[in-house]
Amino acid sequence: MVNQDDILNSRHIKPTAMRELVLKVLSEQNTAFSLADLEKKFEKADRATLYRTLKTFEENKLIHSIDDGTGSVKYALCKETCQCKPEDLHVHFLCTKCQHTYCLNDIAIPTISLPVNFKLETINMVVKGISINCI
Amino acid sequence: MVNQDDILNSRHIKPTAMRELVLKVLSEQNTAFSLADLEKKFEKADRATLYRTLKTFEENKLIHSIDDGTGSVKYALCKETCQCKPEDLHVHFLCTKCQHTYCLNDIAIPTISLPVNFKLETINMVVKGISINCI
DNA sequence: AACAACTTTGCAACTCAGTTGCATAAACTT
DNA sequence: AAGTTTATGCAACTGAGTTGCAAAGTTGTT
Ligand SMILES: [Mn+2]
Ligand SMILES: [Mn+2]
Ligand SMILES: [Zn+2]
Ligand SMILES: [Zn+2]
Repeated sequence: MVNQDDILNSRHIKPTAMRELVLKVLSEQNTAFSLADLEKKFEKADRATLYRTLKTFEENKLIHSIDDGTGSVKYALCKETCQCKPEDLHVHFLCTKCQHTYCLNDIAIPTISLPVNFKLETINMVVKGISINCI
Repeated sequence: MVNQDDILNSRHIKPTAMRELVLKVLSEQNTAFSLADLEKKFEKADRATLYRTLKTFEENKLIHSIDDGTGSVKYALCKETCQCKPEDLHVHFLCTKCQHTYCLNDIAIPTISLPVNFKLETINMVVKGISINCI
């Protein structure tokens, strides 16, 4: 079992106390986490620091961001091998009851054929509905 | 050729001057339009009025909103027969160069098979890339 | 150890999209 | 015309995200 510092180092992120704590919290979640969620979890920590921690993590592909349309961006840990390339993209699921967002890591985004005048770069696919926990 | 008032009436929206103007502008676009775009188009009109006009249009399914991840919601006219039901959903394309968003009305959102613990309601699918006009 | 150079953190202030309360104006109803 | 409902205009506010800047912490060098 890998420790937090090794994970941070492997992504070339200097392991500070703050970053270790944030990574720990993120790795305990099974749904994506927003900046506001983090703030609640760390009453004492500063919003800007948490914000920059998330940015650093994202830049170094330790986490990926998810725009689920709720108005607050959420973040989830990337798989160890993830490079946030098109082939790493997956579908996300937003529960409209509890607003939690799940990574459906095993569900690749289906390929679609675009009109010739559009050149595809990336796709964001968010499925909305109800999670069984919320029925 | 149908006139603006008939369109508004058919969606049970009282045709006011403001609404006629907004509908006219929206129907002239071939890409989706944001509130900010509308404001620029109508220097004189009030933001809140334009905002509420869009809300009214959306509630009555004259337009649909598109969350393309740019941070500002965009709107586009619905097809005459549209009821904004799942079968009316289509893929949207965001040009990452010019930030314009296109309705790909003919491209239905592919069905995906979810894990059993998730019940699908709706899907948002935004393809990002470059439109040929912007190369 | 002392120093400089660089990085991270904390605080405050700000932007920008979206939204609301409330008073006035306009449009219907009787 | 008088009363009722609906739409508009203005101002003020919210909440997410972002930035400038100074203080604190790290790292490397003498
Ligand atoms: Mn994910
Ligand atoms: Mn559309
Ligand atoms: Zn739920
Ligand atoms: Zn373009």
